[in-house]
Amino acid sequence: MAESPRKGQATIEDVARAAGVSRAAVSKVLRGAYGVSPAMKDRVTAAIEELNYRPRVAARAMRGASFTIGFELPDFGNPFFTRVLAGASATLSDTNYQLIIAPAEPDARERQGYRALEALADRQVDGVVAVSPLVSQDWLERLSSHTPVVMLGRHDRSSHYDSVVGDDTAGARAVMRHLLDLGHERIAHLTRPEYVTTPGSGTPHALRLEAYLQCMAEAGLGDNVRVARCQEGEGFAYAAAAELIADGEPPTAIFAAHDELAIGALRAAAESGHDISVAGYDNVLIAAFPRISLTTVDQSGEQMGARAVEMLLSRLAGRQESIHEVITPELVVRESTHEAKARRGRLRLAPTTVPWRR
Amino acid sequence: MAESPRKGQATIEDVARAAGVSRAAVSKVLRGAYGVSPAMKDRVTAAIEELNYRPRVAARAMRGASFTIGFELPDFGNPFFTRVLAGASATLSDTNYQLIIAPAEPDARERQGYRALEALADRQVDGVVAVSPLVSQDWLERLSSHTPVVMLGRHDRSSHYDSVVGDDTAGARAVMRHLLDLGHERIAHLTRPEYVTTPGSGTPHALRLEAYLQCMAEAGLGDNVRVARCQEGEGFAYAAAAELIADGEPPTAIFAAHDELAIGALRAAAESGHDISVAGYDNVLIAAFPRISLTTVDQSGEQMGARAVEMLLSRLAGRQESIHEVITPELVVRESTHEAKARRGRLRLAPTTVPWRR
DNA sequence: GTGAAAGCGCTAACAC
DNA sequence: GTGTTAGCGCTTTCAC
Repeated sequence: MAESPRKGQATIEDVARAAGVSRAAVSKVLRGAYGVSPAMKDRVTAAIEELNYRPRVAARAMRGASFTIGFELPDFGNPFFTRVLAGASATLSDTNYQLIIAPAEPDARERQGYRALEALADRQVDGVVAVSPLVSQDWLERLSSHTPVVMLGRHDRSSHYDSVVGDDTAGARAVMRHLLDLGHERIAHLTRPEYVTTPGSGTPHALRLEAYLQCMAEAGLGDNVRVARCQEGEGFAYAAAAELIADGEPPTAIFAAHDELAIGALRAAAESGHDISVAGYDNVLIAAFPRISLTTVDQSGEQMGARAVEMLLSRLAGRQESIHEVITPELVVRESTHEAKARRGRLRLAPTTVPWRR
Repeated sequence: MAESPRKGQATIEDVARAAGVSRAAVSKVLRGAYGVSPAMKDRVTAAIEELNYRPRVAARAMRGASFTIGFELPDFGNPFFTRVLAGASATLSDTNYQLIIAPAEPDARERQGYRALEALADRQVDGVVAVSPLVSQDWLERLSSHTPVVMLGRHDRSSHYDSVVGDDTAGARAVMRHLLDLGHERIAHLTRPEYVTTPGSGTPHALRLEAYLQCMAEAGLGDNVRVARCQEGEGFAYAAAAELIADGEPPTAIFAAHDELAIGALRAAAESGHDISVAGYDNVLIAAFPRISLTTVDQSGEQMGARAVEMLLSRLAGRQESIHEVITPELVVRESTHEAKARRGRLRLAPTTVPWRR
């Protein structure tokens, strides 16, 4: 069926013949290994040039390293990952490792991430960075027993793999504190489906939800708790938020679990005509756009990506003990919550006492 | 240094031993090849399961196929590529090919794409889809002599590689016609640096620029031609547009070479206080957001991604003749140009006769 | 229906 | 300083 790939391409053998040396000699030149005379090196380099020779990574990988770092990502639509990728890519550009990205199947639900991670491992990457909150710890530890793994956004600690994660609880609490300080009492939370927020699972979205619930309770607003859920995507967030707003007394604020959802909520809020503050999470690029101006939490994806790659490299260099690094997020206040505040100040809304749910 | 990867992982040999058969037998079961008794198949499958065996792609690739499709992409920040990726990914999900993405180094300028494409080829992907308008045709033909290649967004035809490309001339002309119909005379074009728009190079941005120039000339507005340039990124576009607006008599419309630039221009226009229509290209998701509502050209990235993958698969299945497919784009009119139209209609602006440049 | 054996391109230990 | 050689894990004739 499929023919042998790279047919007709020069091999190390061809180069050796052309240069009149042994394969081992060529290999040494290639790897800059010790024990080659300058004269031979020149001859070999010339032959490589002339034959347009490039070493096959597959053959290389069979013996040692593939000089490839795998990156597993869910959902390319989420621009936060663009930031992460930029950080990773920049850090890697000084090395001779190549970055390879495997997208997780979007509709895999609970199984999300397994296939892509396996695909990377099967391709013998030297290390893997992954964003897979849903993959089981057991499975990950098995994976990391043969391939170094750095997890992004996991709060669990493992002695087998490293992790870098934002402090989601702190970030979410900062948002809630901000909204509560503004005087909001009917604050809703828009998040993803249950399987992403399983209590105790420690996923970022589970923690953000818990922080929301806790802050509401602490503020004596436990009765006003209202959680809406939707699939990934601005469109779904819009629909869910619209329903939330139309169904019963509308919230005065919506805390969305991430910016993409927040933007959908913003759209629904604007269309509804109600004065609704909206906050998100991630500080996606577009959040700063004036006509959106979304209050959100900055996570420095660049830094997270960069740190993840650094950890991988230090693992490859022999580090044994695992690292669990927590990045402190920062609240970014913008108009999506200001505007309402201003109006609210002017109108001096009387505090609602009726429980708000439904 | 780096130890042999996958140490301790089961090999085909281990499976064979556990099942009490030969390696060849296991291989046959793996590939569903002809000539295996059901009994043996069961034993082998059980052994695979038990040992948690997974075939190494690298070893496989040395003999035949790697069942991997490589995707080379510049600039992850551009959400248009998200659409392309979605289409490609969906098409591939029914096959047993795995999608692997290699990002091009962002700051490589003219050299952009070479490194990432080589990295993919070195990793023995069975085929490559690439967005590399700047790579030379010669080089691509050499590449495609051993690895099937489908190019996205190239207008040149080759008998060696396939291509799928939007009709940039038609799309840009549609935008210009729309702006001219609205009565605009001082229309500026915001595009990327010279090396991306070299006249005659046939890159999408070169064609959009040429269409702009031609339409201006045809409308007798040759003297009003004004081209601003900036690096990739909303921030750079903002700065360039702001300068464009501040420097001399401001344009009444800006045609940006793609949506990300258009959004920067939109921001600059809004801040300037002038009434400036803005149009983009690509119909990125956020363009539809009400507070942005950007007039743009839809290219169906999903369709392009899907077609590219289909072409690759048919190549792998043995197709010989090359295909060059042109996708017809569609103008999407939104408020970013409507608003101005309405106002312009009301105000009945007298046509400017003074040449506008500077 | 099954297994033995050759070889894909490369690296690294070892001999010269 | 240079070459010989034994595999890495897999597929694929070709005998049995």
